Amino acid sequence: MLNERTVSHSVECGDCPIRHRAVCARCESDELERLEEIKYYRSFEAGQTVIWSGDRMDFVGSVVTGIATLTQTMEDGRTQMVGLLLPSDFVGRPGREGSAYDVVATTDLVMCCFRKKPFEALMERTPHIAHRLLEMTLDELDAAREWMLVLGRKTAREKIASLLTIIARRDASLNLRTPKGSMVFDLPLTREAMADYLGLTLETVSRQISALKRDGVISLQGKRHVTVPDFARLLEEAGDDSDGGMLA
Amino acid sequence: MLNERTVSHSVECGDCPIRHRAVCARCESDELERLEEIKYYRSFEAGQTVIWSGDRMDFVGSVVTGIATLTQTMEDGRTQMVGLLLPSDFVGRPGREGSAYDVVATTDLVMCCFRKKPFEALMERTPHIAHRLLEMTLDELDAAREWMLVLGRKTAREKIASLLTIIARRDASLNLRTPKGSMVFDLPLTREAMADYLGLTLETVSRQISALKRDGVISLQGKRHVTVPDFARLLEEAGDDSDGGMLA
DNA sequence: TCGCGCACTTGATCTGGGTCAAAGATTTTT
DNA sequence: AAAAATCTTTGACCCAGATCAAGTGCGCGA
Repeated sequence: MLNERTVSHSVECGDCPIRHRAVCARCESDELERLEEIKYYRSFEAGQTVIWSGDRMDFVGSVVTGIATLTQTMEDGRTQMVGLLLPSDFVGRPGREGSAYDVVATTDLVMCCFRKKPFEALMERTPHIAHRLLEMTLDELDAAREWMLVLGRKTAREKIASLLTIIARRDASLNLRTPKGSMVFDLPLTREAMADYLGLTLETVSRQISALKRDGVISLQGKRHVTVPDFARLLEEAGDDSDGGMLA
Repeated sequence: MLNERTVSHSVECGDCPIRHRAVCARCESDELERLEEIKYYRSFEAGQTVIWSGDRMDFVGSVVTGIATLTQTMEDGRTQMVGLLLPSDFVGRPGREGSAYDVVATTDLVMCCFRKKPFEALMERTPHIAHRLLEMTLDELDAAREWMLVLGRKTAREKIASLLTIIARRDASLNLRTPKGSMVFDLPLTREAMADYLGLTLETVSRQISALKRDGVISLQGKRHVTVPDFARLLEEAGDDSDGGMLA
């Protein structure tokens, strides 16, 4: 859900303020009407668990506002975040019974859900929706594998820079700003959540953010508001060769 | 491609000695005949690169014999393996232009390929194939995310045990042995390749294998042939709570 | 306004795994 | 069968990041 190539196919959804990236624009109105019929909203407070790993999950949907995370936990409490869900991201596993991960609301959260059974039935009848879902799942697979490189081979400093890069890009694409040079955004995660995403401790996250600040790669207003004076420099710190087509 | 829940839908393919997990058993014979028409074989020697990251990839297919790996590389040479392709595993990204990773033959390798354009056309006409691909991609996504936990949070010893667990399971399912208690299999990877999969150095891999041997968790005949006297013990060493439904 | 709680920072110390180096062991070449 | 190349093991040492331990600062309820 961290890849932007899918946005173009999205469509406005009734009274949602966001676009559902799950739904294909080429699908005709009668299918969209059917989607409206099986649609409902759910709200969660910050810190609330949307669904536990292994539990039956009888819906799919998109994040409307707020942030949710996908995490895996070992018995001894070690946790690894395996996905970050920002507004417009899709949640759910069509064709699967339960959830594979804990889904947790990191901030107050509103989701637009579709009941799974009818959604799957609609998918059967509407090839475009199945193709969109395949596209999206491939995007998520790419993002997950790119993150494997971050987790397995990057230093703490590179990990922080990589995360900032991703958040900055997502933020820029949501706000339709053209990120030439400097960028400004809010960190949607606590230091601890960042640590769980990056396979670090929260102390190391804090130290590396301080180091990036000291070295002029970023500056902070308060604890969460970030200014990146030179995005290319940040990419360099992330050890990232590509700019993901976001610059120029 | 490390998840076993998809095997049941597979189908024998002409003269391939393996089952293509990509192709749905419910598809009728005329579609299978069309698949035969666009099918061809490719062989690679150990060490040969099947395709470079970013290069145009005009086929999809399955591994028939041998092992291939998916790897990502940083400019400075650090590499992370993001996928391990064993016989019957699917390779390819329907709907995508190029490869996202380097695909490398780790041993001598034979692949059964389908030309991508006609395969995609067939997919358009045959919803079952699209659904099978979505299933498979979800399996790979689950495997990738499970691996994120391994890379981000497990110790070197747990990482080695996790890898052995996966190889043992795959091997058991290919050979249709029921893995009650002890298991025997060959390591299909060099120490260096294991290190690249696990985000370690080859020295650490070697040391941890020696430690598991010393502690009686495994024993080695030669450098590659592994005996696991007690699979439950290995799972415990991997920090893995679930047995993945392979035991009992 | 006070004080409590939570998120964050910073310091001191420890350690798991990396790095560097030197041998085995196995396979391949000649 | 000797030589060369490759893969693997093991040892000695080091360092990035973990752990343990105080703090700091901000928001919020009383």
